[in-house]
Amino acid sequence: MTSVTDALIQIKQGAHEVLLEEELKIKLNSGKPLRIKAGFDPTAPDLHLGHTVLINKLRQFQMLGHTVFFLIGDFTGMIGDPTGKNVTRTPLTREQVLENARSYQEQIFKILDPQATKICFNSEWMSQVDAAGMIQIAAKYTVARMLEREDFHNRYTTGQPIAIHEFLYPLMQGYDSVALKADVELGGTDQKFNLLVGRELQKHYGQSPQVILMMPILEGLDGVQKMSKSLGNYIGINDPPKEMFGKLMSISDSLLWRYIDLLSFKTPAQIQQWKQSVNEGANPRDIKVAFAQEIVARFHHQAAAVQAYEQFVAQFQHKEIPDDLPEITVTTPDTSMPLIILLKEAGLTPSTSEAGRMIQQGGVKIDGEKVADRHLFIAVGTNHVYQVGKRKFARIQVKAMKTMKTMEI
RNA sequence: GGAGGGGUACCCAAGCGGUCAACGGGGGCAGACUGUAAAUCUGUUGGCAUAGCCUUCGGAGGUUCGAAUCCUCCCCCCUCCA
Repeated sequence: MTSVTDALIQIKQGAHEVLLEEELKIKLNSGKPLRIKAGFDPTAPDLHLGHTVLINKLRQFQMLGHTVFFLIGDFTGMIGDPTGKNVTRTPLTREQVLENARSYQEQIFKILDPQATKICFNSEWMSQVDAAGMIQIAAKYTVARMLEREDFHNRYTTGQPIAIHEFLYPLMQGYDSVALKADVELGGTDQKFNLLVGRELQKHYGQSPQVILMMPILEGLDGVQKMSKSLGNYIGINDPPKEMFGKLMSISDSLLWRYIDLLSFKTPAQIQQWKQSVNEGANPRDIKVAFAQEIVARFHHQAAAVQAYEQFVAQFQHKEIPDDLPEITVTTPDTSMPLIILLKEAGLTPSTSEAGRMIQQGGVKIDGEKVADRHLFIAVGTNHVYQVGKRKFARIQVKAMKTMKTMEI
């Protein structure tokens, strides 16, 4: 049995802020398993490393004997956490919600213990609240306090629109804590306001307010904006090993340390030693390799991590053509076809215009030979390896299309 | 309800009758250099079987040989007043 002091140290490890630590200590001292809440968007989940910062922390609570309430915000999803995109989302159907929940489970149980995880949906209680109930909840908070929220404040002061219903989001999220009788709620640092509303509402409903624990927000591959699927700067936990490894290898040195601090399971001492070695002249790339392998092994397996590394060395350091390239067949009614069409048909470029640009810029190779002629034609019956940019490859075969004419003959 | 300001490509932002597929910056992509790092330099950044053509400037009409630019109606946002 871990002592309360040890548990506290573990919980605080990597956390950005705990409010209030004293209350957490009291809750831990009670000896009862705590109800740990974390909310997630109901849209089709494609969990990425950014989410795992939080999920890893949930896992830690489980290992300390507490119960995780994995809340899917299918009701609040109609609003969407306010960001200025003033739209009311159409509610997902029951089937969609269940389907997404299944997908969540499949992904989170790579980290969480199913036995200590309760998956719930806030439509369960929110759909019971009628207009009168909503008025009652809304009466417990003021506009002035709402405008303290950074996002609202910024928009209000810079003349951007704020729709009334956006105010309801923090209230509903707070009410979720009431419904779940949450002892602790986890969220990113950007969730601070919403998390605090939960405390206020719980007090109004005669509950002991939840402790809030904020985890840092992981930046995406660009190193600036937070990791998100819509920004395309993410590493998905379902990414294939090779892709996961490659993305990790492409991050900048400064971002590498951030990723290591937030994602590695190495001990603080080991991480410190890595930093030390780089200061003494080690190539950060080698640390990156070790770290990338740790992550790939976590979501796949050790052998995949090793293989991903080997393929990486072959493809990018020895500039070899990868051996797992997709085989594609394209057809043409003529005896040959323009390269730009071929590249588009094969999906190596999104459009013929883009294909033309790539050729012009020396980004297209056939069997390793750079193409200079934008108007190059490829003959029927040929089979070559085409490359666009550094990482798009395909073996493409050109075949004749059976036309009506040839059929007649 | 009244008065004024505004809506341009991924974002910011010029343009205010033809030379505008639309200046400039950011971001993205590609090339060089590298460690698929950073920094730097160069090119590029609507589509099309591509020396040409087609569709873009909130939406719909109209004026004109010609409209992102002028007119009409509509939609949306902001500010002030009520």
